[in-house]
Amino acid sequence: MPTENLDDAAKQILNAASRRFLHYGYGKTTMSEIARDCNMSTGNLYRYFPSKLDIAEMFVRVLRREQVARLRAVLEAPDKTPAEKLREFFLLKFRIAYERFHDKPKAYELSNELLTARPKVALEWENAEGRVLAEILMLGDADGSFAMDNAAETARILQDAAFRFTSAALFHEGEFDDLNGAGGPFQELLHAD
Amino acid sequence: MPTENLDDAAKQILNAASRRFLHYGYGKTTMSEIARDCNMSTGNLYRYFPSKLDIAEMFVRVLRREQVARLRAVLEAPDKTPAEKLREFFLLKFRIAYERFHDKPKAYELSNELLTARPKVALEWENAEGRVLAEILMLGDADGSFAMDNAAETARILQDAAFRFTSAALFHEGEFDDLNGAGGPFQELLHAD
DNA sequence: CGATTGAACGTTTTATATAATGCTCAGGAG
DNA sequence: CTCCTGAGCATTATATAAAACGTTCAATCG
Repeated sequence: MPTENLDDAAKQILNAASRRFLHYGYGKTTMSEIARDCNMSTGNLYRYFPSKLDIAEMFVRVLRREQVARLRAVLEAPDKTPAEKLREFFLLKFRIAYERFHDKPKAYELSNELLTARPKVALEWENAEGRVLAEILMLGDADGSFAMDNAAETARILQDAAFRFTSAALFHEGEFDDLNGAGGPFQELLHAD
Repeated sequence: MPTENLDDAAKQILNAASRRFLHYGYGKTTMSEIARDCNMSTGNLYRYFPSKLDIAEMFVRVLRREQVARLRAVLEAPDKTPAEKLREFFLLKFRIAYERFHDKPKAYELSNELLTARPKVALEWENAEGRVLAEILMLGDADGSFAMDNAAETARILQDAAFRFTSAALFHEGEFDDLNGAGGPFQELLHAD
């Protein structure tokens, strides 16, 4: 976990900040509010985090870590064929993107703000996700249901091809139910391989 | 052409507006400036266009019409195999997206503003582009170099898969030269079919 | 003396006042 | 009567003032 090396005080700060970030958003959360929640001074926050943005980064890292764990659970599920795992991987990926939008709008706003200030974090997330996907592909390569030259490269291509369905524009017109059900754009990717 | 049914005065307005949109952007262009350029009053503009946004829409329609024409030229080029045409279609599509960003930043800003206010225009453009792509695919289906069930549907899938490479995020980190040359992300799509 | 504070600093955000803009329409021009 | 104008309206954008914010660090506490 990204939090496991953290001081108790740092965890407390992260917790207080997370609650406020989720409820009020990044911009509407102030350092003095976080400090008050933790019964400490604003100055003391800076002994544990270099800046407010670094608190937000840790918050996003935790969220993303949970998301990668959910994706990895698909990879490690027993009694499923690689093809089924691949299908479920993408369906879950889309669902996670949708949840970010729909259920945690403040977290989504925060992610966006952070990822323009810290693009490296987005790349790390994408690579972590890509590693899980590549492992699913290798499972299929091993049992003959898939065939490819380079699992990592193929994973990257699939991520690129799925990009549209995880980006903001989609969720405004058609909602997730359309995507999940028959006839939605997801079916293109899920049924055409 | 979208302009062929237009009054001469409407064309003059569109011309004056276009020049200002390209140079100063949509927001910094005023109706009275456009009117002054055309030696008419602001009120008279409204006899030819219902609103400023409709002038912008016409401006974007003209731009996009030109872009579809460039793509169609690839389709209609003699002495090229369907596979070559497909490759060039996407390369041109990416180049057009890049040009919008890099060479005409004001036009890009205008497109974005318009397409949030008038999403239908974006869909029309995408469909027009998709029709050209489907025709290329049908060429390949006819001569046996491609095989697919439904050209229109396949075109749509390819458009979706290429979405990432026409979206804004890409152009900030790596520039077009990387994409065009060896090793860039475009190669994934262009070499893997 | 190390850990913590909170006032102070420069910057950013917000609130407010002022100017400019998109659009309309009563009236003038031809 | 038709075509066009430009002052006027409601709205939006800009400029300015005031408040709040993130961050620092000399002073304080234990």
